[in-house]
Amino acid sequence: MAVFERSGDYTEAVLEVVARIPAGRVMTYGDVAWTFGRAGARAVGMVMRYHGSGLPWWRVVKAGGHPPSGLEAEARAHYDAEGTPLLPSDSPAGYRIDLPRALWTHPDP
DNA sequence: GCTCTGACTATTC
DNA sequence: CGAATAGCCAGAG
Repeated sequence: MAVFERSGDYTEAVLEVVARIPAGRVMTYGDVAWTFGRAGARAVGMVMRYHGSGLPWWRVVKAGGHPPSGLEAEARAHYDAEGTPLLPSDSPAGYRIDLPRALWTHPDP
């Protein structure tokens, strides 16, 4: 995927990895960052905030299976539409991602 | 080129 | 389980 030419290779890598996540699957920020050789979980989120426009940002969740801050409702709509496995939770959002089933890794098995 | 901020993570209380 | 603390990286001012 070389259509994501941006500020640097870091952003390009993030966009590419996120774009490769299949529908109904999710990746944690840490895993996305680790996939292209960096540990900047926060940096990944920052790229999403600036370049999230046009990207499946809802497929990228926090380590505990929780959706991004302030976007719990938005993300949930996408999960429901794509059939992403969710679980009931006591979390503020009222739900959490079923990581054991929804978690995805970049390399296609 | 330095400083502040942030869609994060892990540890500890 | 929830709140607080520290550590991490990259982008914007």
